Amino acid sequence: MNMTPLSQDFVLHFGEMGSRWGINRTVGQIYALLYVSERPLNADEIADALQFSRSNVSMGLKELESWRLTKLQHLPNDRREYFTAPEDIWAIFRTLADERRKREIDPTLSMLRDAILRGAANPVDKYAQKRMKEMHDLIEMVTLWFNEVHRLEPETLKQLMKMGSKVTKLLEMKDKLKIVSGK
Amino acid sequence: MNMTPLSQDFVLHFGEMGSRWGINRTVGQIYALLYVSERPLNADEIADALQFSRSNVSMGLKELESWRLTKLQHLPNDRREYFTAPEDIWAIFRTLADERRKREIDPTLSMLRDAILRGAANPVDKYAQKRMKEMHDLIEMVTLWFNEVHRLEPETLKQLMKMGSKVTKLLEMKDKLKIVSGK
DNA sequence: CTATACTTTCAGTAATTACTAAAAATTCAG
DNA sequence: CTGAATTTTTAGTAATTACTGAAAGTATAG
Repeated sequence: MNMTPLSQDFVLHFGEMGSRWGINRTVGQIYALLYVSERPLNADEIADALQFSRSNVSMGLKELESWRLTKLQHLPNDRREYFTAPEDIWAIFRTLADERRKREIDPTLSMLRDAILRGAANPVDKYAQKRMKEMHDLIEMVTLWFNEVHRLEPETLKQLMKMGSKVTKLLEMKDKLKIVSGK
Repeated sequence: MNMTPLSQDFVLHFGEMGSRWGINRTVGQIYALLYVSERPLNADEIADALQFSRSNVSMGLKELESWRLTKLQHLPNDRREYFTAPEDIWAIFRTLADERRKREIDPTLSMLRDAILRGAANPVDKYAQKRMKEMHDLIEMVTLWFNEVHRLEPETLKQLMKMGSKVTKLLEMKDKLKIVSGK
């Protein structure tokens, strides 16, 4: 199967960017290919389109699966496994954010928690703990907040984002209201 | 210089996590060391504490500088350069988010924009463009929104996050208000 | 069951990235 | 200016990660 130049460019770009995102070129390209493909593709088609070895594709798909970024399905009268990227772009975004949180944030959060609870005899450790606490609190706050936003329906989220700076204004307003009513 | 076990663990953790964050072990460890150190450190001290070669430290610091995550200063009667991590954790968070946006998001956004504007003769390209548009719009929306939040003062942001789910409720309220007033 | 179509694992190799020591460049005190 | 102190670059090596082909494993049609 040969890709159109348009898809080609998209796929290659994702391959390049992959390295900046902590995934490898293969995985990036496979995902990109699935993303722009209307119909599901099987592993051989992917290997053919991207010119990777069949085993490399297998590993790439496994990696994508671990990120929950692919959907597996079967076509009638065909034993092969077919793959697609989930339709809903918001769902994809959530999945990605969720998975990254699990892998890149949670372990650090738990390490920080432990470190903060340890005894600190000397001033050096006291300062280090102070810094770790700052980091912990920031990460926790951002994470908690993200989780909440995350739980919203795509539509609500979309609306929220479209509001843009109005959110800020609304919050300022809210503060004032609070002050007034609290008087 | 020998680190305390507490700092040691923190530094090693950052080294490990570095790979998940797309930076290497060295860079992660250097940053962690600077982050928990109250006084500025020079390159030799870093090399000594982390047991890296002097040149490796030099490269690591250069990398961190490109992320704008270090501050350089000089001490009186000392020609050597001394490094620290910025104090304000919120500022650090912003810098990081900003830099990541520049490196990981903006290039993709611009590629997508170009791809969408190209001619699409066949249905395959039509579909691909539809998908790219979806991705583009989502990324742009999230980015724009993030930029706005980003511009807020740390204190405001902190408050906002602390509000947590109240934000959602507030927004729901706002929607209702709008509907009522729009009637 | 068995043969075949298909997928995954694995061990070796290629490619990339990280790291070091030495050389070059820069900075600044005298 | 000169030269010692310091930093950066570079070229080679080590370590890691990506990739392949072959072998093993799995599932299903007949």
